[in-house]
Amino acid sequence: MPRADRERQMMSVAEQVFAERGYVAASMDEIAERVGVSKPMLYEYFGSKEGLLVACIRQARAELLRVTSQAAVDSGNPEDMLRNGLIAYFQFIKDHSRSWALLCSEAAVVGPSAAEEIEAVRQQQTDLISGTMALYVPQPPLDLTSAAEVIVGGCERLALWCQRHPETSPADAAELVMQLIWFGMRSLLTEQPSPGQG
Amino acid sequence: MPRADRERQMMSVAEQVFAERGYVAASMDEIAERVGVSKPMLYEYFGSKEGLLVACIRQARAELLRVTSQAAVDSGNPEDMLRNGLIAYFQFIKDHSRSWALLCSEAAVVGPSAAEEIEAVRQQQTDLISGTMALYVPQPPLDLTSAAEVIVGGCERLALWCQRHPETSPADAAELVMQLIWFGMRSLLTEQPSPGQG
DNA sequence: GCCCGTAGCTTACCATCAGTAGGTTACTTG
DNA sequence: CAAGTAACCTACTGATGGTAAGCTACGGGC
Repeated sequence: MPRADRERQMMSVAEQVFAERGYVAASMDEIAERVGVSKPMLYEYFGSKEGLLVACIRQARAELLRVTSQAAVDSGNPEDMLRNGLIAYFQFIKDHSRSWALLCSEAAVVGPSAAEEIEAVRQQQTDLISGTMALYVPQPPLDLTSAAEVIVGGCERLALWCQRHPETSPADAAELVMQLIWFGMRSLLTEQPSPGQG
Repeated sequence: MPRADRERQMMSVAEQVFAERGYVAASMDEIAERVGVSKPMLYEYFGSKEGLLVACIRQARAELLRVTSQAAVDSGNPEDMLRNGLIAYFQFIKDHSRSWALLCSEAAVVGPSAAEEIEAVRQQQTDLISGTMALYVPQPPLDLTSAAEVIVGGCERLALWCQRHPETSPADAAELVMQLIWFGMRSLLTEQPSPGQG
């Protein structure tokens, strides 16, 4: 089997085993066995266990960027950009739920390069959000980078929460985030679910 | 040395080693050596490597609950409760920065019980926030539990961001979160940094 | 036909580290 | 002093990440 095909197959199996057992409990021997190949092949192609994880994350990252930025580009105003981007994000995680949670929450433990890779996922989303917002807020009264950081972190948690509450759709999750960070919590207290005076 | 003292000493050293090396790279042999004791003692008192990590997290969790709930109790209205609670939270993480980031981001990888423990930290903060808000919003138009989840996740990320930007004080971080989730991003677009008409 | 380089792959091994069995020291209690 | 127990140790096992060395098959040049 040619290298490229074998690599794809290995990453597919690895993603599955990592999701099933968790990174620490997953063994390279088991991954190799399920692929139907010997362990040194994994090391030949990915260097290390961490390298294999990094490859899995990187693939997911490219896909995530693709769907979210496409959703933003297809929208006309900043509010819709944020909303549609959020929907695409929650949809992506729903589609990859079996592996995303593990990949996301476990990468930090592994080592520098995997931690960097998962940070890159967040950085990618942070840049996308703050970059888009910057187009519409020339002189922001607060740092859009750190604001985007809060949004990304909040969405990450909410996505995990949604997995425990499957009745919540990606659109529901996106609306909740919009309500919170777009309109603000103050509107709840002033009994104005949909305030009209800013 | 009596057991209770030795346990405290072990947890202190473990927190340090986990923070330095990361959970996976930290070895029980090294922790034992730094404590000046043999490895079986660690297992006698904590059962497993994961058990040792869980003990560290649990201790930090109790302390976090103490400082944040105290800050909320000392405040008069929901806005100040949220703000002062946030300040206490960011201050706590700043004080424990060397270990908090690692403890927090690595627990999930370890296994069920450590993951549960770190989830309990978030649950604790989520309950504190949603419980407090519920007192002031009898019939919320959105689920306060999931809203609190977003806030907790956002703060977690922002806390890590603040570690890379030490010029940001706990009060600054708290204000940023307040601006975002209390007043909403829409106010940025309408050029009203400090809106007064709700 | 034959040599040779290389890609894909294997067996058999090493080192490290979580976890354990069993024993020793020393202090307390009767 | 005997007995029990808490604190502690040495020395081991098993699993697993990672590696060394070599095997097989294929393709191109002579």
